[in-house]
Amino acid sequence: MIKREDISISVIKRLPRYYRFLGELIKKDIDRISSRELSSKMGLTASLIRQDLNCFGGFGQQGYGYNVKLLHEEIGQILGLDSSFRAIIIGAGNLGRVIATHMDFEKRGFQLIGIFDKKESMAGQLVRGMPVRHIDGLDEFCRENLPQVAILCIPAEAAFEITDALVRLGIQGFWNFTHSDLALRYPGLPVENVHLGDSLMTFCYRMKEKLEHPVSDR
Amino acid sequence: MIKREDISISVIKRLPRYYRFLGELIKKDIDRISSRELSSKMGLTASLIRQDLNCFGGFGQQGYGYNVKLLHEEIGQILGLDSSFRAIIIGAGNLGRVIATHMDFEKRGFQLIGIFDKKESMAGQLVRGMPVRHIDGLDEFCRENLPQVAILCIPAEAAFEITDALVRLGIQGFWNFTHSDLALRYPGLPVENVHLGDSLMTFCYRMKEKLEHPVSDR
DNA sequence: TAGATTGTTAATCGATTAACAATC
DNA sequence: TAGATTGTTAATCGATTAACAATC
Repeated sequence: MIKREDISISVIKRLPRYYRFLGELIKKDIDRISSRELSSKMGLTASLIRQDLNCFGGFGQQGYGYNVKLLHEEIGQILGLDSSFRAIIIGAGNLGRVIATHMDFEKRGFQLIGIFDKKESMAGQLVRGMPVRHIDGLDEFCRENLPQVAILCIPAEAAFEITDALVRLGIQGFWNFTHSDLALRYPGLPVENVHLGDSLMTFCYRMKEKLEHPVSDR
Repeated sequence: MIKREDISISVIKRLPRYYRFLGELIKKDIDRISSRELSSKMGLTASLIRQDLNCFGGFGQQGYGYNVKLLHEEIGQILGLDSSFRAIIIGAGNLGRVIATHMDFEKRGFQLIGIFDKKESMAGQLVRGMPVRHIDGLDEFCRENLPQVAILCIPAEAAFEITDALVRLGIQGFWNFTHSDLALRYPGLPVENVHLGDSLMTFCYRMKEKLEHPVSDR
């Protein structure tokens, strides 16, 4: 077992997936699983799984395996899914609404407390039972409600202006759907990117490879 | 220079980002850049950049650097952005519509040729000037139009049934917004996942770390 | 106890960084 | 030519895999 702060990002990135698989096992009323079984279900090596899980302390039991429910809970703990970080969405266009409506924030450690847009015409519209606020009210809202993270659903061009303001207002992290590289600008802050365009291009490359070399896939 | 098929996925995943940065340089009328300059803009080492770009053959010139426009074009080529893979969207809910409306498929090697939903009430509605089709018409549509990839914007529970059908109908790859692990089920096919839930959980972890150990960030 | 499976160390593999000769 | 910067090899670092003793 190593210090929690020292856990590598490679391990962390696998945790949500473990969490998902374990959740499914719970639904199926399976209450123990060995690293070998889990490895074949997930397409990882058993060794990697044991290595990963052991970063956080021994949840397994020799000769038995892992207790599914316990492990699921523990990974949730590690990820901090029991938190309730106050989040606001910037941009109430289609993307902002989808995120607002479908994300199950509560199950993932967040709490959505506001949605903002710069279009006057949006103001007041209900999204997930919450009125869209005009961006002019951002300062006041932040002083009163102290949001901790912002979810950026705006065009790339508008990004820096608003993020600078948000940082001044105390925002401590971004979930970034914008095609801009915020992390460089705010070195201290967590910035989690969802670059859909990049994902699509990577997909394009893989399709091309697959169609040109139909054999060499794994 | 190494064989194109042997280029590692780590390199490929960085290409869209290079492409984006180079595109911005072009907009600013900058026509040459050294690996060192680019490295400081992108937060990578110059060494890594030279290593990456050299996988595809020497685009640089000693003592000069890289020709921005040439390099941009070349990376586009490598990614296959000049392709026009025929794509269909499965699921015309909020997510499906956002994707349909905002993705700039043409610039990223794809061509959107159809949108499907199982809700009768959706059928006929226009999304990006394209009528939503009822899922019952999928077979016929595929036989006639030969889509190559499917973009999955449906709930996880519905996924396997429809993807099995799609594979039978000749679909060769998935851009997967579903919370399910398709890659394991179709080992030969490219599956590019966008797991928003996982991303949010990773973000949660990072926020938690940041707030618990405010010093130890980079 | 015997069998199973973990926790953990050591070996391997791959990716990144450093260094520098080649060359524009 | 001299200076700059690449292409490329070697060194380092980190992540994954293999192996096995510990132990339930």
